[in-house]
Amino acid sequence: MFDFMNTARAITDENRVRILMALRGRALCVCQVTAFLDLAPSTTSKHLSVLRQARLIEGRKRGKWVYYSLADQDGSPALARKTLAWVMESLQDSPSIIEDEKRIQRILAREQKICAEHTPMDPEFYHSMEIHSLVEGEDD
Amino acid sequence: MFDFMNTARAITDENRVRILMALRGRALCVCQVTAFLDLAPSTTSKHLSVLRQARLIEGRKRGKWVYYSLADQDGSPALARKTLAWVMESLQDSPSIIEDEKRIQRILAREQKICAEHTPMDPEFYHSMEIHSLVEGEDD
DNA sequence: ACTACATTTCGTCATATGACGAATTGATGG
DNA sequence: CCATCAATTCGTCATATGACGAAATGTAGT
Repeated sequence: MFDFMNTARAITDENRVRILMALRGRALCVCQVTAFLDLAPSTTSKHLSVLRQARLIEGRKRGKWVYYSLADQDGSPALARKTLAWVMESLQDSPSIIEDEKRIQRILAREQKICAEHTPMDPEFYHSMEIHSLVEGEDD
Repeated sequence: MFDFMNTARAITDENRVRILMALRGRALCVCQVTAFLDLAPSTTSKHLSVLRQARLIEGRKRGKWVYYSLADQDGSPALARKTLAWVMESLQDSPSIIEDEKRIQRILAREQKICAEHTPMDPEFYHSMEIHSLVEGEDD
C-alpha cells in the first residue's frame, strides 16, 4: 500500500506526468527537462527526484549531466511498469502531450546547434530512440 | 490531460483508494463507508464525491441511503475503466487491503443484526456480487 | 587551484488538500 | 406537520505540496 500511494502521488502533479511522457523513447538531462517545463532547475530536480523514488524513471550521470529515462522494462518493479503503461496508454493521444512533443523537438534542435556535446552521441547510450528499447546498460 | 489529472488526483488519497477497494464486488452506503474508514460523515461524503466526479464510482439513491459502487464496465469512460483495473491489480494482494476486507465483513455482519433493511436485497442492484466480474475485462 | 556549469539540497512562502463540526437538504414514518 | 436519520454543503483549520532563490556539491577544462 505504501508503495502504491507513493507511486500514485508521483503522478499527481501535471509537470511530473509531462516529464514521463517527454521521456518516452529517449533520455533527457535535467537542463533539457527544465527548458521544456520552463521551471526553475531546483524545481525540476525535485520533480525528477520524486519520480525516481517511485521507480518510474532512472538517472545516469554522464560528465556534468544527469540523463533521465523511463524505468527499464525488466529491472523495475511490476507496480512501476504497470503505472507507466497506464499513464502512456491514457495520454498518448492527448493534445497537450502532442504539443509538448513538438516543444521538445524544438528544444533538442536548438541545443544541437548551440552545443553539440549536449546530446550524448555514443550509440551505446542512444538505443532509446524507440519507445521499446529504453536504456539498457546499467553501470554506476 | 485534464481528465487524466482529475483521475490521478482522485487516487492520491489513501482513504479514497481504500474506498475503491472496499467497493469491489458490492455496493456500500455512505454510513457503511463512514464506519469502515472511521471518518466524519462529511469527510466520507467528500471523498465519495471526488471519486464520483472522476467517474470511478457511481451512486444510487435508495430511500434515505445512497449506495455507491464501482463504475459500470460498459457505461464508464475508458480512462476510468483502465484506472480501476490498474488500482485493483496493484492492490489486491496488499495486506492492509486484506485487513480492510475483514473489517468490512465485521461491519456488514453487525449492521445486519441491528438493521436488516440496511442492505439492499434486490438482485438487480447486486450485479456486482463477485469480485471477478468487475476486474476481468481488460481489452479494448 | 580557479572558473564555469549542471545538478542537488535547503529554507521559505503561497496555495491545495483533507480533516472536522455546524447547518442544510431530502426522505421516511409517526 | 413534525421528528428522525442519511447525506451533502459550507466554513474553518492544520498540514502537505509545489514554486522559487540561495547555497552546496560535483565535474570538466584552463
